[in-house]
Amino acid sequence: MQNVIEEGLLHRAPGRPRDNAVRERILKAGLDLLQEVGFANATCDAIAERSGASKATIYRWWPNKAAVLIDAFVERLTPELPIHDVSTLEEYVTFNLKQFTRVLMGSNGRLFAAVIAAAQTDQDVQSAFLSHWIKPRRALFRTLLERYRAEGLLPDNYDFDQVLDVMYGPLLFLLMVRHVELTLAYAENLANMVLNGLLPR
Amino acid sequence: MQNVIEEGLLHRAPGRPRDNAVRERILKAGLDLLQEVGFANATCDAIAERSGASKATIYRWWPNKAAVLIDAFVERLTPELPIHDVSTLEEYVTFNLKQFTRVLMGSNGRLFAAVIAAAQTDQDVQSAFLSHWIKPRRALFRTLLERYRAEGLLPDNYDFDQVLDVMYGPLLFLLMVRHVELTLAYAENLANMVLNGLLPR
Amino acid sequence: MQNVIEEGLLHRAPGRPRDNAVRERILKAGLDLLQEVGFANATCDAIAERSGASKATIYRWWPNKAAVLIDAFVERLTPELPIHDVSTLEEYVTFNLKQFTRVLMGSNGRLFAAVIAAAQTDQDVQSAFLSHWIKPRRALFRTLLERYRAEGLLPDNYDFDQVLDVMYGPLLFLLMVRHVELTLAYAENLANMVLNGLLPR
Amino acid sequence: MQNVIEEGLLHRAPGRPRDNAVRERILKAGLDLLQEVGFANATCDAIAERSGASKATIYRWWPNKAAVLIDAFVERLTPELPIHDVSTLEEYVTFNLKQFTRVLMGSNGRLFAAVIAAAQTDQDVQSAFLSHWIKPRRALFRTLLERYRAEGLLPDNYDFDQVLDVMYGPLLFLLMVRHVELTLAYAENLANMVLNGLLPR
DNA sequence: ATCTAATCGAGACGGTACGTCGAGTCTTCCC
DNA sequence: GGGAAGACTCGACGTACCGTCTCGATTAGAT
Repeated sequence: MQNVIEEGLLHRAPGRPRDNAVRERILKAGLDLLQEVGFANATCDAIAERSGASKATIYRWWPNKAAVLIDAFVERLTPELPIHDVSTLEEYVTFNLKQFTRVLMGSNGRLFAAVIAAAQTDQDVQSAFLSHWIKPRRALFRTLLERYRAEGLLPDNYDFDQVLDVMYGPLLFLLMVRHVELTLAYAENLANMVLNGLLPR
Repeated sequence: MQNVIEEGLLHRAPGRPRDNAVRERILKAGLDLLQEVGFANATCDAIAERSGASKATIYRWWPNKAAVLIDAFVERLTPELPIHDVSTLEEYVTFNLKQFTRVLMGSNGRLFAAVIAAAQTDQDVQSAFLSHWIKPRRALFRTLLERYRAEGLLPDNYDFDQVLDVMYGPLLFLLMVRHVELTLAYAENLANMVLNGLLPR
Repeated sequence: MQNVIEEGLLHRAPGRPRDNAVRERILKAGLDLLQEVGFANATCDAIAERSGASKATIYRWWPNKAAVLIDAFVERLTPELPIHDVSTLEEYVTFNLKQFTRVLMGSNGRLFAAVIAAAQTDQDVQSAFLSHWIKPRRALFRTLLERYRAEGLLPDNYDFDQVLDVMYGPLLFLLMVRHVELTLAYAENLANMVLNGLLPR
Repeated sequence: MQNVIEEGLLHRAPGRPRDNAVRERILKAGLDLLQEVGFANATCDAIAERSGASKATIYRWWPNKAAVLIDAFVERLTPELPIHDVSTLEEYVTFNLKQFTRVLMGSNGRLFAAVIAAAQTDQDVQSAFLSHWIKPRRALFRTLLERYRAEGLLPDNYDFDQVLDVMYGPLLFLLMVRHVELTLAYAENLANMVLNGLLPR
């Protein structure tokens, strides 16, 4: 039954189908180059050469270099930052900040910093990062936050985006400025501070 | 006698002296272009043309495009962010976040972002930014925060650096990611959220 | 029974037979494009699109773009340049030069020029043009010239190929260089000059 | 006096002057490549690499590959085809056809063919070839032909341009179609045929 | 009053990557 | 097996910006 339905619905496009192995080789090459030589030096020519793909193929599927690298970035980081449902806001904030810190402490931290840095000088990166990372992930987080608010765990007058900025902003700021070391202890203290506020209770 | 003394003291280099007006025209052109077309499109050729200077002159005094803009950054921003003493922590946080936001909202915001971005790939920029901006300003802020803590306005167990990260991190995060507009209202809400925490009181 | 006999006699290849309508659509599309946009811009993709054929079909039957266009060229021009038998050399030269000029003056002139031009940069065109146009036509002309020589109408020491070069060379030269207009009057004067030579009789 | 005048007239342009050695290296590389690999494979990348110039420099001074090669063509062939004055029409025709044939037989033959071919698809090449090569050279030849006609060595009713077409057309036709080898013997026979005509005297 | 040494504007230059385009090949499904 | 659709590799195209260089003109102090 399932087969019949799929047969009818998923009408295969005519012509040679896209070779997914090529897509993956391109993304892998992009990711490797991003870590090895940085965003600016991860050229499309190099990606093409290393992946064994042609530049034409790259540009058929991505509008520019930035899009390729962001795509690779997203594909790499998405599984490393799964969205878990936890029962209370304390748990939620603490868990996510520690999880995110753990990612930023590894080699992916440099990746994150490189992407955000590139976004400052490249409009393509900026919009790709927004539409492929920030926007979709925020949409997912929003439903959780709405539940917390409905349960009275989060003040009514707080803007969701801003809540997330307060959570993740300090971590990314530290990642990029590096005035002190990024540690799990920092993340825990941060969670506490963010939850309770600067004013004494 | 006079000559000899001046010779010894000032040790004037032979040849035509540097024309300071050119330096200022270059910095101004760089800032203007940054504001108008963004970092990537603020090309050295454009800076040269607009300032009436030659590219050779630019590269004689700065190693690259980023250096020009960082130079402009320090010169422009330092006077715009004076440190004011206010009596309560609420006032302090609100005042400083709004003041900083006002700076970031203008063309200097791009400048700030560009410097932090450059720091991700350039160790010199990184340490220069730390030692000429972050560290000295944090040292000044620290004395204020210590007073607030002594007066019981700030919990004892909060790390000073982290307090500042929680304040400025969200703003800089928003500056660089730009998922929503940076406004004074955002800054006020942020101050409120940071002071009271995410948990309901 | 019928089936068996046909099978044996015609030795029909297995599978779907070649669709001759496709061949003609391809040649027509190639010819049209050749005249409209010239040899260089008559791309295979455009031929495929206009003819409704796929590129694979084109490359199954012709080794390359040049072959397609030459094939089209020959098919178009052969009926337009029939070989007529005339009794005297004067008539022969005058008739053929005028007939050829008439062809070159129309849109087929650009076609001819395009093919010869393409032959300069494309070995495939060169040999195709020689084997499909020059060689077979010269073979036919040769028998006529031999008869004229036998009748004493053409000096014995003249090389046949060279006679044809002297006849057609000037026309093609003018076609390609275009320093003056190609006209029937030009052809008539040319015939006279070629027949009588430059020296006064 | 002379100095004063030159001082006033030849006012040097500001900025770094064009490096003529680069221009010559580019033209030489273009010619060499043309000879070695043909027009189609004489790519701009190859010219840049071989000449040691950058592609940007090539495209700063020439609009495209064809222009580079035509420029080289004129500079190369002009000194190789000097115009000599000879006393009789026979001598004149024989000498010039042999001289021209000698040029076409060498590597410059491909050059000539390539330029005429390029002119078929490129209006700029067409007019440049006419104005920089055909027109000025024909003007020079015309005075010679006028003298021959005045001396009764050339029939009165022959058009000068057509006389030259009859002389050079066959050679260029052979050059481009290459149905037989181009030799000095061919040139001599051609001269004889052109002078005496196809009809027996 | 020259001489020397540096600055400056103009712009040519080598280099590197960009993003595009066409040729010719290969892969899938349909008939 | 023939054919349409279209993905793919290869390689050249022409453009843009970077940072360097080479000029002549300029501007001072030194002789």
